[in-house]
Amino acid sequence: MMLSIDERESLMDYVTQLQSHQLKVTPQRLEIVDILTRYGHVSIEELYAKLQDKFPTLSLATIYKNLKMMQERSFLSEVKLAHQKSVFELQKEEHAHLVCSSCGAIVDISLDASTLISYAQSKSSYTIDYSTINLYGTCAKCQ
Amino acid sequence: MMLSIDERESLMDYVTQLQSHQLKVTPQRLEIVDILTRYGHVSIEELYAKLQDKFPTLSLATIYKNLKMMQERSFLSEVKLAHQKSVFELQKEEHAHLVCSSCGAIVDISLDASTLISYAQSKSSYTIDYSTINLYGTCAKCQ
DNA sequence: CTAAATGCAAAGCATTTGCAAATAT
DNA sequence: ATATTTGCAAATGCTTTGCATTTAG
Repeated sequence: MMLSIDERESLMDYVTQLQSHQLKVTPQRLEIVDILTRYGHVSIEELYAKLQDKFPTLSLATIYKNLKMMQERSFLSEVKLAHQKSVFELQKEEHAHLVCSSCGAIVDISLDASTLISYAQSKSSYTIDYSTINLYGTCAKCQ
Repeated sequence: MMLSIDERESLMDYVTQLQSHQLKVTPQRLEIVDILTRYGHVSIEELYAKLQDKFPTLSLATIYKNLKMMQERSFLSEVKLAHQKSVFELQKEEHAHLVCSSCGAIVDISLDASTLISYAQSKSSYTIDYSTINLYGTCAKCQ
């Protein structure tokens, strides 16, 4: 198999990323990371479909096992969405999601939740660790 | 059956609320509304358990059908939570949730999302209709 | 060499559907 | 009187589990 320089560099990256989360490196996992990197937000069925090309025999059980393990190792996280299926994304710093109710397109938006959190903390007796913020509307294309 | 004045007034309220959302008034639905009113946030299995007293023969199918219909009529909404089961709540003005990761306790907090939304809108080409904000941490009791 | 990951089939839950009987309006 | 709701059972769908085989380190 002939790989471009970019492809080789990505591969190295993926290997390092997996290893830094105590995840053994398998071809299936590399491809999962590549898909998540390239698409950003992927549902289970999308992931399964995209993996078929390279791994015709790959089973859904493998996907479920991997997603579970990768979540436990804080390598990725599930984004639960109103009125649609969950998607998965690589772990990154906290951010909000912009979700198009029409086509489902999702983009990340960096957003300072600290103001929100300190406000909520001042109004309640909770100490807050993290937040999930999803904003639903219509993307440019669908308008 | 003997009802207190409060109980009678709640019942009247529930009837009116259901009717204003084009939902036929059944005893099962009245009890669902009462439980949601009293507990605020309820999972499907909690709802089922709490309904057993008054309706020993009530089936899960009825709960699912009702929750679905009530969502379609904007009478209630599902709150999808990270790392735990969804809960359902009566429709109210937009607000955030404070969720205790330890005991699961959920409280509403009114929160002005308009700043957030206009910021997100200025940074993207989305027009935003609504948002879901969940803040996860530890409640006073669990600290 | 050892522990972990994969793939398959089976099992386990969660949710939906079809339908006859009961109920709301 | 009619359309909707209920409750049951069956069907569907999604996720997990067990186990033999393969693979990573």
